[in-house]
Amino acid sequence: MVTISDVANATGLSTTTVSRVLNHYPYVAEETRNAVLKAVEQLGYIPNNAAQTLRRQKTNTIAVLVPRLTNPFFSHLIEKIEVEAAKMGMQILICHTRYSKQKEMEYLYLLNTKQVDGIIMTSIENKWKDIYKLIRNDPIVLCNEYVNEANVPIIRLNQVEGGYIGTKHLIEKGHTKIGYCSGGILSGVGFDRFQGYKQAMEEYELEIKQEWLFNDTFSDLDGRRVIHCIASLPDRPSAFFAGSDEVAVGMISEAKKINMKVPDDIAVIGFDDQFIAQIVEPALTTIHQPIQKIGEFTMQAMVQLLRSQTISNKREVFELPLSLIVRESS
Amino acid sequence: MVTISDVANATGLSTTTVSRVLNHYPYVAEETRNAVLKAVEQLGYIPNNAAQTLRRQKTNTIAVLVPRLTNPFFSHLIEKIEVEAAKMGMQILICHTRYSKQKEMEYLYLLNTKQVDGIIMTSIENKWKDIYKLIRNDPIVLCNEYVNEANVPIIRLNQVEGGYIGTKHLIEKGHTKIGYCSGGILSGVGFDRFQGYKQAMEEYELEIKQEWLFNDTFSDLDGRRVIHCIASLPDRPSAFFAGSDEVAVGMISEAKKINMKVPDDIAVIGFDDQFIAQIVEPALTTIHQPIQKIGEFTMQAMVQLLRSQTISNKREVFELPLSLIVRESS
DNA sequence: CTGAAAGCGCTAACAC
DNA sequence: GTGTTAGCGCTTTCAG
Repeated sequence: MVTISDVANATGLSTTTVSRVLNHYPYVAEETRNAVLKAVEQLGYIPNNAAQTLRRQKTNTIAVLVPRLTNPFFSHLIEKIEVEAAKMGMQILICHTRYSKQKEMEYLYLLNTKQVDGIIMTSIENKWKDIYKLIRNDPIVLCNEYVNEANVPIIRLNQVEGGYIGTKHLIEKGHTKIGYCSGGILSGVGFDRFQGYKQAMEEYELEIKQEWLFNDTFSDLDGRRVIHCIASLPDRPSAFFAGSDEVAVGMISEAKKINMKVPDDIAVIGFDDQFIAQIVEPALTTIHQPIQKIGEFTMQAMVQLLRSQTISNKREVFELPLSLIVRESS
Repeated sequence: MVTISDVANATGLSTTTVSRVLNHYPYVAEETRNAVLKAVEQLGYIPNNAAQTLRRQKTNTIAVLVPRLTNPFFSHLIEKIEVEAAKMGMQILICHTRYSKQKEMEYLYLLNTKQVDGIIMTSIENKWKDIYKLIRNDPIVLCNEYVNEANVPIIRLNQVEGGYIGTKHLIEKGHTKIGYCSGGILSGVGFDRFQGYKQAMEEYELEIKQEWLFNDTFSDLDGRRVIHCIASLPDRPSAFFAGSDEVAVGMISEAKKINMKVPDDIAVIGFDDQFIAQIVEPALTTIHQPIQKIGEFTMQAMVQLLRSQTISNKREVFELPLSLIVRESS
């Protein structure tokens, strides 16, 4: 391995000077600089990252905790965050938690082992109290998912509004019996969306029947299950707000199988505006989330946190708007 | 920051002994061990990764170069590789090349800056000659994409067979005019699939018309474009083999818009067996790729490479079979 | 079974 | 403008 002292020896200079050239220090003689650069080139010298990190006490990489890489929402989000990070000369370390409390905790440890300078959490599995113990005043920003107790920058979407505009749209289409399903009930995102749904229903004084509500729906399979439940109900909802496009698409697909017409027998609306929303038939009405913007804001917040060495006991919330995409399923 | 010497001081032992306990050295007195562990716990000591890496000259992380996170094939592949790596106590660093030659080169540098112990490439943008210059005899394994000159372990799918069985299926359905499209022509994967297509066509002595062939098709938009081209042809193909499910789905969606019936007017077959293949209507006949197996084999090959410190100038090819999933679009 | 000492490769005071 | 020196936190001979 070629080290900085090899370069120093080759040029007859000190390692300090070599280091200065490499780090673009202002006051180095043009001649010296060229000599160093030439030697670096010739010897094929490349700085050792571990040594730099140990010395500088910073890694220039930030961890992004993400529950599921195969979920399009997250893969698009990560893609954007990565692009933004690259612009700032930073690397991202993708930490795949697979919705596991333990994995999440393990990854939060990266901050302690000085493997990353900061952490972006796109989902939260553990109690904030426990998370906070690990991260203390370290740079952390919450993106998408959030908790109210967290005193850190939070970039989130107005999920209440999302639930509200989707439901209101169905109501305006003439529906009065509207079902709803979401992923985990513990998720702040899921909770907020439900609040939006409730808000719209109450505003129009519509009844929310317990049997029209479903939980723990994540995949198309869950959507299929929900459709069967609905079909067997004496008093069926005429419209349904699904917690994600995958679930909605599963519902549509299964509805057709059992001869329920969409949107005539049951109108369906999803959440996310994924690729499949345009492909399924009828095309899915859904709530669009400005993923690019979230990614951008998140990295901005992180960079700011990293710059200001002060304690980050500051709660800052950036809330971005959602929009309704009307297609054929409603 | 709590360091190893803090623990040493607290226990009245040397840093050496503390290090031994932490690294599960055999000969440490039970009493000593407990004392260390207790101090570690009390002080909240956590080893500094950069220091360990610098000293040990290994990182325990391997880089996975991937062109596009949002492509389901790759996100599923990465997910599996990550799981396998975790089993071996290794981390993976996801390197998003975005199909950029330059980005790829930058990431290959990670090996030189000792930020990773090995590299898995799932796509190849640069000439192998140039890549080889950077990586020399370092641990590298090719996964999915490959080049013939590479003297490294290669885990790949039998793409020739994939092209062949898909085409043969269409022929057996009675089609004689069969079109074909693929992504980049430079890709070994794309090239092989085309060979399989050609092989089947030749075997049945069917004509391959140049106007039925398309290139650089990646997204559903490309599929839509292709359908319009086909529709305007005096001599139309009656079946089409698309290079990916996305493209196939775009074709189906657009075909319906211009009143071409699938599969009657045009049969379509895709490649990948993604989620959308089951959702689109008619459901898409496609080639299934055993992604889990590829991920597993790839990590196995990498671990073996890492273990055997010898030079890896050995070309080893593992080829996995593909299978045809017949649905309604053919 | 334990400790002293060296050093992994780099950067940053501090001096000149 | 450049060099000397110390040290980031850890592991590993080597000696006892």
